Amino acid sequence: MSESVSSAGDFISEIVRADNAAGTYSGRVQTRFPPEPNGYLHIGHAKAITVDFDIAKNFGGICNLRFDDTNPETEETEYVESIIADVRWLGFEPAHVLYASDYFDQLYEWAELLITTGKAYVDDQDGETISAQRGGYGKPGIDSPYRNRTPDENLELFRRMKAGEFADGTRVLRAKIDMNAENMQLRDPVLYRIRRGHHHRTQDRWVIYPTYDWAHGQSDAIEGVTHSLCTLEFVSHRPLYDWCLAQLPLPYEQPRQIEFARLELNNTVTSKRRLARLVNDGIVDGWDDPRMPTLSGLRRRGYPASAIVAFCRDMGVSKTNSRQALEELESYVRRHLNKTAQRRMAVLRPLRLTITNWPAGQVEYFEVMNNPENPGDGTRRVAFSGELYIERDDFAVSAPPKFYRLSIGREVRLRGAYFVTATEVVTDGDGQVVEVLASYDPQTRGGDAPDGRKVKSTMHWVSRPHAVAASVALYDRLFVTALPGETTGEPLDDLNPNSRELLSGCQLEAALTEAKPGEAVQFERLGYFAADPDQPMHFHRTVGLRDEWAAIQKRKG
RNA sequence: UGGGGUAUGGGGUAAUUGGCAGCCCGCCGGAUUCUGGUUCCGUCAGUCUAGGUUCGAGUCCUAGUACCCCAACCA
Repeated sequence: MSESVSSAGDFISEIVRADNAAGTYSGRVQTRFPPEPNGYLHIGHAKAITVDFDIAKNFGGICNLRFDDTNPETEETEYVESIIADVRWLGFEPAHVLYASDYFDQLYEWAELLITTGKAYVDDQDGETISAQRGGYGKPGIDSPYRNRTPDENLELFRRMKAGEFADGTRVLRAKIDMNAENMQLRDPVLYRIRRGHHHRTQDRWVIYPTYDWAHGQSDAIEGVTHSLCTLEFVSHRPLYDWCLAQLPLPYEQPRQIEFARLELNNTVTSKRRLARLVNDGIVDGWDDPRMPTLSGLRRRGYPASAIVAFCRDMGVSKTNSRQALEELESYVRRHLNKTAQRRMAVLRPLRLTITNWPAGQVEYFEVMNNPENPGDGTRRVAFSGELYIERDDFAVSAPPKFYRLSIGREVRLRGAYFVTATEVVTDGDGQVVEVLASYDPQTRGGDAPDGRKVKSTMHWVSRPHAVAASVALYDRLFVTALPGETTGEPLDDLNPNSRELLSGCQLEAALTEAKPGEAVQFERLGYFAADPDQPMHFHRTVGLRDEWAAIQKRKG
């Protein structure tokens, strides 16, 4: 189910509209989503993907998926595959799947052209020296001693670089722009470096690789991108983006780079470097661990793609650095799941409830709705007996104020079944309640009293002889927030590696065995849970339900 | 330290380009409810600061302030 695309009142749409009106690009609109395949996509990427694809779609254009795979050291085929799968899972179909590495020949040729026209030179200095010569903010840089080599000399050196005659890191190709530029990006940026890593696509064919700045804009130009959308940190690269393209004979009109703010969530790590560390250090089970803010983690946790995309769309596009509350995302997830998730009953922390006036051994079956929000989902049969489990939290010997659930002497409804009244408790040696004894009113079969009397609470339950055992993982509402021992100088929350609570005593309605992996069901009154793809009868909590009672308790402190 | 970007309720985002500051989330209150869910209704609350132009300023001008980005052979 795909929502209507964004209202297109954002500033990017304005620019595109203006371009169309002015006849730029002949009214053509083409965008691209350009990830580096060095990790899995996370929730932050969903925003970029949505913006890239929506802008193209809104203007009748196309959007490609292009891998910016110009750094052999960090990139892997596994990441390429996961990224393609994740983009599709979100519901977007790239017009083409492309690779910057397919343009290596063209990029090289253009680099030679740049050398020929005297706009680039080979520098023999190491990285530290080059960096030091770049100067500082407010301080001019100094020219490299190799800056004025002749084009012929540069060309020969560059060809020898390509031929593998020099060791890694010993020489680079630099653009010859302006060592005094106020914009540091323009102080003769590096265009090519020698790097003997094994590339996931070009194998060992190349020993020199273009940098982002020499690859990105050119790839856009080669593909015919019109509007190159990227995040704010590239603002200072735009003059360089434009400079590079201005030196070259382009097959299409020069693309325009437009920057917008990335999506960030409170208390959520979205740095690939740190996510990779969580995986590599074994702190999580993998990139798709349900605690991860990766798209595959969210999918496994039962987040519907449509909710994520709707969230990104409603978030809007702006240039304001912002951090959205996680609750907002969860709210979208609940909204979508409420309409689609089938209801089941489950008891997370079981407490025995025994009906003392129930005919011994009798079993009754009730037809209950699968989803009151969608009657089309039909009904299911649920077994009821005199031996039940209820939620531990749903019982208090004597009810505190505002507690509407079961307590001694109080009558409540067991959902879809009968009214019951708690009469006494059985305790263990420590005085802990281990069982509640209750009586039921046979007149209330089906859940309504003929005399019209009301109860304040309807509770979920499972029949002990019919229940199926399962385990569930509950999570803090937070994803992983930081790495243990992280010392980046920034203030970070402590990582809570135990940010999930495993419950293995969970009892489920038998029908739950049919739950499909990754598809969330609602455990009534508890939240949405998704079945684990690998472990049978193991569930992950997607999000909880709004819980008034928990809020009341919290308010009391 | 130089350059660039951005400032609208508690969070996010609009405002026909100078014309009633709207929407979503949250909070609070109420109604409905066989989920303390959902749904419905209502309340609270905002234009970074100080001046200026104007009948009228979130929008224009001046001067400040705060936050973010840039000195990788990462992207």
